[in-house]
Amino acid sequence: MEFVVRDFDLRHTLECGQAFRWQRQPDGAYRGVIGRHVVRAAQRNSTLSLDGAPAGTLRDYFQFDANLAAIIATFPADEHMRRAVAWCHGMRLLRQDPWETLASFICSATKQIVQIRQMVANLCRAFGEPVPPGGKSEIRNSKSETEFAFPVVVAVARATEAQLRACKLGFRAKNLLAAARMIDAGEVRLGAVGAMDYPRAAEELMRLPGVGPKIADCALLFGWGRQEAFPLDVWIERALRRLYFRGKRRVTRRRLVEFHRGYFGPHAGYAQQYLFHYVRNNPQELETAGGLSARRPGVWRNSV
DNA sequence: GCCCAGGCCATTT
DNA sequence: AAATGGCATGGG
Repeated sequence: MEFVVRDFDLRHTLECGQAFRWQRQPDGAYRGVIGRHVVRAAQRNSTLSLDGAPAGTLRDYFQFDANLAAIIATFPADEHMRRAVAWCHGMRLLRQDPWETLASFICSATKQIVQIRQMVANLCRAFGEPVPPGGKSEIRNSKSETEFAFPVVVAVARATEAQLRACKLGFRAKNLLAAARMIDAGEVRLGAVGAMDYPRAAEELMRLPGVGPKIADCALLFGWGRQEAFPLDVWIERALRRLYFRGKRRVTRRRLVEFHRGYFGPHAGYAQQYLFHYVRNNPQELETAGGLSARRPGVWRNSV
């Protein structure tokens, strides 16, 4: 089916590192899995063609109802954010399955995005349910491979560490297995996280092995839609230091957390993803860009 | 061979 | 509170 979209860029949205299950086809369309649906997605100007899943599922996943302009209007209007917003024009945060998001990011520690995608694909093939082919093009294309849903919690909980290591998870295998077992046993209830305030939600997720502040924030941002979560990874840490604290010494991690909480506003996580995608694809910005002084209090200091 | 990758954790200052 | 090293695996 077709959707008329404004301020929407499918490529940025699917390739910015928030989701790991989309593959770009030679014709520029994308093939991926949402829940138990194989989905084909393609954009031509303001027309988005999506096939394979019910409209409601797609609407929720792609967050069509989110007002992107209103969100971007809350970003600090400094030079770096303006460039990031311009370069990532139309990029949107998705609303993904919480468990899939959490598990995927448990696998993400010190791995490049291409490798995370590979690990997730391995997990789906080994422990996920096969899903029927999706839209019309899937039925026509008999050569397309079988797709698999992301494995349910209990499927991972019943695996062995050796099986997970066979999916190339490395030292992350032990963490994912223990996390799945805690969730399966009801020791940590993912269903209860959405009702918690942000600090408590993060604290709850961090009870799981392999989940620290960064991975908890990724899961909360991409899986629970909590836009106050601000994943502070190596790229963002570099970006904050070089763009907002240029030339300053002894900028502690604590200081960076304090800064971003006061500076980026109520949709800080959204802003973070724009900055992340921008600097990762324009690394020269981190070398030559002039820094901004972070001495002035951020616009949002009063709101946090 | 080197270094680094959307980190976390235990240990040491 | 901040630094350090270990943890698997693959890419440049």
